[in-house]
Parts: sequence; C-alpha cells; structure tokens
Amino acid sequence: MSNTRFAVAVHVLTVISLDETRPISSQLIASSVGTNAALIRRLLISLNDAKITSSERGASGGVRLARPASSITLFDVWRAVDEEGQLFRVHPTSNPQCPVGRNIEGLLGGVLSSTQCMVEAVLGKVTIRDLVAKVEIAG
Amino acid sequence: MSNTRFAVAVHVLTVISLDETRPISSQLIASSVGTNAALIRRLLISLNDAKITSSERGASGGVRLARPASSITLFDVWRAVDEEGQLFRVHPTSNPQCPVGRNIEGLLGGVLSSTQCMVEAVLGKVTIRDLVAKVEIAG
DNA sequence: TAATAAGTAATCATAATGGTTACAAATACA
DNA sequence: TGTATTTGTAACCATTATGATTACTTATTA
Repeated sequence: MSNTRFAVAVHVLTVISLDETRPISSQLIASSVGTNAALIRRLLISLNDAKITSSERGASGGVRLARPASSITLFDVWRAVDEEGQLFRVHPTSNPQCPVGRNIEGLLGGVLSSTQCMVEAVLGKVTIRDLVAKVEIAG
Repeated sequence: MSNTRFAVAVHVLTVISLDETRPISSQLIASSVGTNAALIRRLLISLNDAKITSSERGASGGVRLARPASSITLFDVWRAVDEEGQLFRVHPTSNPQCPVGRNIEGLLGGVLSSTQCMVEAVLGKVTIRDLVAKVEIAG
C-alpha cells in the first residue's frame, strides 16, 4: 500500500454517514477531503460496485450509504477500493535456476498471508458507525 | 507498501545464509534475485547499517551475515529496509474546517496502529533461519 | 601490479498516483 | 418544457516512486 484510496474512502463514508437524511454531493465530499469532485466520483465507482454506497444522478442527487453504517467494516472498504489488497509485493524476477529464487515466493507466501489475515481481522472489527460515533464525540 | 525491497532483502539474506563459509558477492546475489549488482549493493547499505549484514571490500570480498540467521527476524529486515514501515497512508489534504477532515487521522490512527502491531508481531516470529531450513528441504 | 568487489553518483525508463478540465447523460423542479 | 444540478467518464498532465543501468572511485587480495 502506498496510495491513500483506503483512507479517503473511509473519510468519504464517514462524511456521508453524518447526515443520512439526504444524498451528499461529490463536491461537498471533495471539499472535506481536500481534493476535487471528479476524483471522489472515481472512488465512488468502487464503493457503488461493492454495494456500500449508491449514487443518484441529477439535481438534488448525490451519494448515500447503501446499507447501515454499522454493517460496513473497514475491511469491506479496503477490499472495495484497493484492487491489490496486498500488503506486500514480491519481486517477479527471481532466477528459477537458484534454489532460493525458485522458492522465494513460497517461502514468503506463508508469512505474508498470515499478516494479511491478521490485518483483515483487525479491519473487520471496526465499522463506519464506530468512526462516526467518535466524530460526534470529538466534534 | 508497494515496493519489493522487503522481499528482495529477505531473498538476499537467504542466499547469503546458504553458505556462511565465505562472503557472497553482490553479483552472485543479483543473479539469483534477477536484477543487477548495484541495486543489491544499495539495498545492502540498509542491511549493513542495521548490523544485519557486513560487507567486505576488495578481491574475495562480499557480504556476510553479521549475526546468526536464527536471530534475524523478518521484522528486523522490514524495519531495516523500509523507511516508512507504514502499511497504510492517510491523505494529508483533509479540510480542518470539517469535523471529519479535522479528525480523520485520529479516527484511523487507532486501527492502523493496531494492524501495524499485528503485522510486526507476525513478522517478528519468523527468522531467516526458518526460511533457510525450508529451502534446504525444498531444494 | 593486476584482478576483484564494494561504495556511490548520475542517469534513465516506466509506472503509480493524484490533480484537473471538460462534457455528455440523467434528474429534479420551477 | 427549460434550466440548474449532479453523476459518469474520458482525457490529459505533473509529480513522485520504482527499478534498471552505467560508470567510476576506493579498498583489498594475491
């Protein structure tokens, strides 16, 4: 990971959740995130596809949560917006003539999938609702 | 993380560990990793600095482990070669006028440092010796 | 002295990332 | 029906990250 899509997506969802009475425009979200609306709309494509949000076109349109904030975990969000969803990358250039080069992927595979699972478990325990609650307290 | 420095470093250390009787040249390592020697030498700067390896110049020089393979964890390696050492990045553009923008870093901070700890714990449990043993079995 | 190997600077190509503009299509509402 | 609003989306740009490569200096061995 070295992009901020996950953090931005969480930000977006938190903003949306603060007022569930109406759809929120990408422009409003963008001004909270500190970027521009087109970028937010691009990110929303992933969230819409994952059925986490749903967008409405036209005047008084915008985006809403597609399901309760309490049912959306950070893991859901991560999976939705991060195509790779991989914490670590292994170089694809290893020399198969060498016993290490031939096995490096398998050697690291176990550890890396363990870390992957741990992270998914942690992210799976926190929901957007939890974050919204903190914002409401912090103000 | 989206670079392969960690995986390459583990690869390098495993190669070195397979023959501890002599220093291994960056050229030999490079041919196993599938890259060139200068890049390996650059990576070795970090491992040398962390006292994980030590290099010897000149004819019949090369690089050796600076301490037993059984004492080098993957966490040590990660910390040595990955400056950031951060799994997730948060966008730095948030609007402080917005309650979400103002708090997003704190909101995510807790979760992200949890995942960070989990990962460090998992990586801390596997040593280079463990990986070498697997190579010796797998061949 | 010749050969070898690390240290390191400089440069390049490619890809990833994020920012920006622009416009068509859809929708609400006067 | 017409106008304003908003998403969907393409196109493009700038910057940075990443990895590859060359080349040279310094150190060391034999």
